[in-house]
Amino acid sequence: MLEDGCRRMAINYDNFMIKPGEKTRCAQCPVRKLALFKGVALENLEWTQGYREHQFVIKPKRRLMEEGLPSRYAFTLFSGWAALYQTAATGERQIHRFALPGDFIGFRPNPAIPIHYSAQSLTEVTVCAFPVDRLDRILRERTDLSARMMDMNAQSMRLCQQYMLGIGRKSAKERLSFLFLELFHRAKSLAGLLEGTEENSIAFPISQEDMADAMGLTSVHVSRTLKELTDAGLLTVKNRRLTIHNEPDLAELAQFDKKLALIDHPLL
Amino acid sequence: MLEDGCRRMAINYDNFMIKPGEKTRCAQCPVRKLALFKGVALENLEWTQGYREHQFVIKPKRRLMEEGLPSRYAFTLFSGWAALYQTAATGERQIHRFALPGDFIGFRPNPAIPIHYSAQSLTEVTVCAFPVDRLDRILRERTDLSARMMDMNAQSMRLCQQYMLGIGRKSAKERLSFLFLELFHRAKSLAGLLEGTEENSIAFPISQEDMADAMGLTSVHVSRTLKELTDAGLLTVKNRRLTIHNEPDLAELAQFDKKLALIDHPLL
DNA sequence: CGCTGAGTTGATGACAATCAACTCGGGTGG
DNA sequence: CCACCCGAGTTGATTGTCATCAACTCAGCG
Repeated sequence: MLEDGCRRMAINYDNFMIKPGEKTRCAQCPVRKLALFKGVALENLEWTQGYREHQFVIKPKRRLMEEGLPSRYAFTLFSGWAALYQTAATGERQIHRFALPGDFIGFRPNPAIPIHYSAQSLTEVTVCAFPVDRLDRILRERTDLSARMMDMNAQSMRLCQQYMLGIGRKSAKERLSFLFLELFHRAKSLAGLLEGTEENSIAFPISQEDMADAMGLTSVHVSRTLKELTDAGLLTVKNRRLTIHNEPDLAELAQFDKKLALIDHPLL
Repeated sequence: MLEDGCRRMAINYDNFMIKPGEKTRCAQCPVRKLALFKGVALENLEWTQGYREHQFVIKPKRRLMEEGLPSRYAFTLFSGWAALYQTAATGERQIHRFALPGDFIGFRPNPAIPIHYSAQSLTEVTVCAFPVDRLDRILRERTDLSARMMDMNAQSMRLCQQYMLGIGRKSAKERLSFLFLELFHRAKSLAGLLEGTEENSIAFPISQEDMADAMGLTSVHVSRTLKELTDAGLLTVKNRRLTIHNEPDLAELAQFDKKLALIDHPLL
């Protein structure tokens, strides 16, 4: 299942670029209120900061982690877009999730078990790296963090299941509409954290091939379907920018419920 | 998205049948070591037992919970098989997961948010019901339980993603092979807890329509594909029983890795 | 004995995959 | 500065996998 001709080298994090200049301070971090440390009291943030080991800056289209290989770190995405995916025997990708700032990448309760998916940067990306072999202990000590982690898990579980429903049971048009709305609203909910976000359009660094890999289609078919959606006046994707022209119709087509999509569980 | 002609009545748990005779005792429960309370020390089991509110016995093809509706309980499946699924606008189902004894059904960190999937019994089923509005507090108090819950989440996340890879990127034959091997090994790992488990065959109460709904196919196509797999001498499904005849070839076809499938994270 | 639900089989058709040629725009290097 | 290249996307022609529709079998059951 794992031998596929390509050399499978462990990711060497030493090659990653350390963020130049001073590390950002957790206490002032705009991402924090979305991320794992949401709800961590200010007086505890020095502690958080000590636990964070590095901030890396990663160029577009680089792998952050690779399925089947051990990985020393889990990451909070600080800026940029990434894709999490798995590879079939034929080499085809299935993208599980697009990660946006605040998302946690590579968490697993047992660090000894290799991770089963890969992660790739789509844009230039900055991540905060946490050594995974200490995560479990920290989650045991800090019930607020483990509750927060469970919230985030529940979120991505719901999203994963919604992707499944789409891939298994919906047409190409419905799937793509859903994808666009999902990413549109997630991006908009990040407000100032993603540059280029406007009233009805967002920066959108996703290629048609990525869309295809996320929705179980081919890039050729995405191209055609996208044309249909565009011709219907629902949206445009141009110059790495997604614009929604007719959200109500798009939402109906996609069977997308904004209210459910944007739940971010409050800390309990 | 929710109005679909069928009347959406909240599940009335008062109609459920209380397990006749004495409730099983958690301390002696054979399921416990697989379930949420795995690793809970014996001296704490009285406490566990007090938290469990009911044991219900449910006939085949009844709903345990329904998407979009509030639900007072989360369940540990004590015996039998169940299916967790979501419904598209057209009424088509996508099954996310088949639940086996020990599986936890209906957990969500925030009980106020309605659950987004439905659950249906496939066989007669016995469940232990835990009031969901107390779960969050308990998970905060007991870090061993929240760690265990995260393990179980990670498991079902992995499985969900593997289903996604199959539905999005694999042929009908590959998908079904995967499904059979996955269920076969999960059932076998439950050893004595599922009756009718033998060396290379298990009781298999899943209809072809269920298989179709899990793998993004139609029941007609499942029938044909199943015939191909049978004719190839790989397996047989007959009289609600699955028999694996040629596991190596089946595993290669399915791209199924037994080692990865059976990881149950040890308590950390 | 007929009813019912699950499964089978055949005929047909649709949606998406595949193969291939081509455009377009943005680098890069001569 | 221009030629060239490259990756991304577009478009057309064709194929194929799976869906759909429909008729039928078969076992279980009241």
